[in-house]
Amino acid sequence: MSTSQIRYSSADRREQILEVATGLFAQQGFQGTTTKVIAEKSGVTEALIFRHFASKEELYWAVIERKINSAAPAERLLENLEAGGDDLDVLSRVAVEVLERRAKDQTLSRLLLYSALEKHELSERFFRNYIANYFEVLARFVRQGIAEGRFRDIDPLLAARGFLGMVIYHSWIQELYGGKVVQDFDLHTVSRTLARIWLQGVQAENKMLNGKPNLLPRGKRLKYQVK
Amino acid sequence: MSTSQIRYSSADRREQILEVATGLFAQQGFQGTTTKVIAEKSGVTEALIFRHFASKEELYWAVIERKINSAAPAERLLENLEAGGDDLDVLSRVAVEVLERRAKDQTLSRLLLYSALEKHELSERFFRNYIANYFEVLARFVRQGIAEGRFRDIDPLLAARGFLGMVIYHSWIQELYGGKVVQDFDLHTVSRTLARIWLQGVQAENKMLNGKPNLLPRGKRLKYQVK
DNA sequence: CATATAAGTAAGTATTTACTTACTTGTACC
DNA sequence: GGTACAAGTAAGTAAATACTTACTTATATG
Repeated sequence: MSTSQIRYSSADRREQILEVATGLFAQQGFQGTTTKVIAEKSGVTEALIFRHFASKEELYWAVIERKINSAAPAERLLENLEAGGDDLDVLSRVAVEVLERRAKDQTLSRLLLYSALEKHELSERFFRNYIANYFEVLARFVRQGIAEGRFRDIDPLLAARGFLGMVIYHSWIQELYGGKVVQDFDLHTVSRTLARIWLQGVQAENKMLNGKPNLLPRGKRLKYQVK
Repeated sequence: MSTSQIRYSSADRREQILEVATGLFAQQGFQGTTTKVIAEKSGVTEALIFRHFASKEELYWAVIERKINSAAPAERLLENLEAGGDDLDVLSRVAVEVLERRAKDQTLSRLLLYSALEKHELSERFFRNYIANYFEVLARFVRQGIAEGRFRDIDPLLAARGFLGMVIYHSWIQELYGGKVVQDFDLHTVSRTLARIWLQGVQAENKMLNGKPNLLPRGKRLKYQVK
C-alpha cells in the first residue's frame, strides 16, 4: 500500500520549520539544538531544512527575526500609558501586560536571554529593536510626569529601567524557578504591589501628603520641558 | 635538550582546571564549551581532565559547587543591613555591593543564568543556596521596618524581590548589553536612585511628610510582629 | 640510587554534528 | 496524460565531540 505523501508549499514548510526551531532554540539555546532534532520534530529530513536555510546560523537568525516581528511592539505599552486613569492603574496595567505576555509565551524571553548570553552580535539588534523601546516609552512617561510636577526630578531612563527591572526580573524568577523553588504570587497582586512601590517612589513630595496619592487627573501637559 | 616538565600536585591541577573551566562555562555555557578547549587553556591533554573529573557533566557540577561556595554569602548583605545609618544609606550600600560584586566578577551571574536556562536540576540548588537567601535577608529587613512602623504594610518577600529586581536587572542589562547598546550610568548614581525610589515607595505615609524622609534612627526593634 | 607512585601524554574510538550530493516523487498546467 | 518543476529524500562526508587505553616520565622516599 502506497500512502501518498501530502506536500507543503515552500512557504508553509518554511513557516513550520521556523515554528519548530523557535521552540527548540528557546528551550535549549543555539548550541544545544541540533538540526537533526529540528528535522525530526518537523517531520522532514535534514536536507530539506538546508534547502530552506543555508545554515543553522541562518535559521537561527530567521527565528529571531520572526519572533521580533511577531512580538507585540512597545507601542502597545504606550497605549496603556496614554489610556488615562490614575497613575497607579496605568502602571499596574503595564505590569500586568508584561507579566501576562511573558507567562503566555516564554519563548521570546528565553530566546532573548540565550542570544544575549551566547551570541553578542545577534542580541544587540534584538535588544535595540525590542527592549530599548520599552525603556524609551516608559522614560517618556516619566519625563512627562516630571514636567507636570507629579514626579520628582529623577533620571527618567534610570527610573524606567527600575520599574521594568522589578517586573521583568520577577517574571524571570517565575519563569526560571517558578512553581517549585519559589513562592508563586498572584499576577495582579504582584503588578499592583510593584507599581505602587515604584509610583510612590518617584512621586514628588507634595503629592504624597494626602492618603490616596495621585488621584489627580493626568494628561494636561505642561509646555515647559525638564532638562 | 630535554626541558624537564614541572608538575602540579593533584589538588593544584584540579584547582587550575576548575578555574579555566569556570571561565569557559560562564562565557559559553555547558553545551558551548568543549573539553578540548578546557584542556588547551589548561595546558594539559584532555585525558588528564578525565582523570580529575569522570565526565564533563561532573566537571560542570564541580565548577558550580565551587562558585557557590566562593561567592560572598547573603550574610554580607545582612551586615550592611544591620550596620546602621539611615535607610537610604543602608540600601544604597546594598545596591553598591551587589553591583560592584557583579561588575568585578561576571562569571557567577552568567553561570547562574546559563544553568537556569539549560539545566534545571542543577540550577535549583544554585538558586536555593544563593539567590533565595538574598530575598530572605532583605525580606527580614522589610518585615522589621513594617513592625517598627517605618514601612507600610506590604508583602515583605515581594518588596524584597522588587528591590533586588531593580538592582540585578540593571546589572544584567549592563553586563549583557553594556558599553555599546545601552547607556552607562555611574554605579553610585544608580544605587542611590534605585534605593531612593524603592525606599520612598515602601515607606509609611506619615514618614514622608518632611522633606528629608527617613533620617530617623533605626534599630529600635518593636516587640510586636506584623502578620 | 633504585623504585613505587602519581602526574601526564599520544593516539586512539565510537558517535554526533552540520551540511551535501545524487536521486525520487507529487502536482499543476497544457 | 505527459511533462516540467518544485517538494522531498536516502545515503552519504568530513570534522568535531566526549571519553579511553596503553604507555611515559617526574619525583619523593627508603
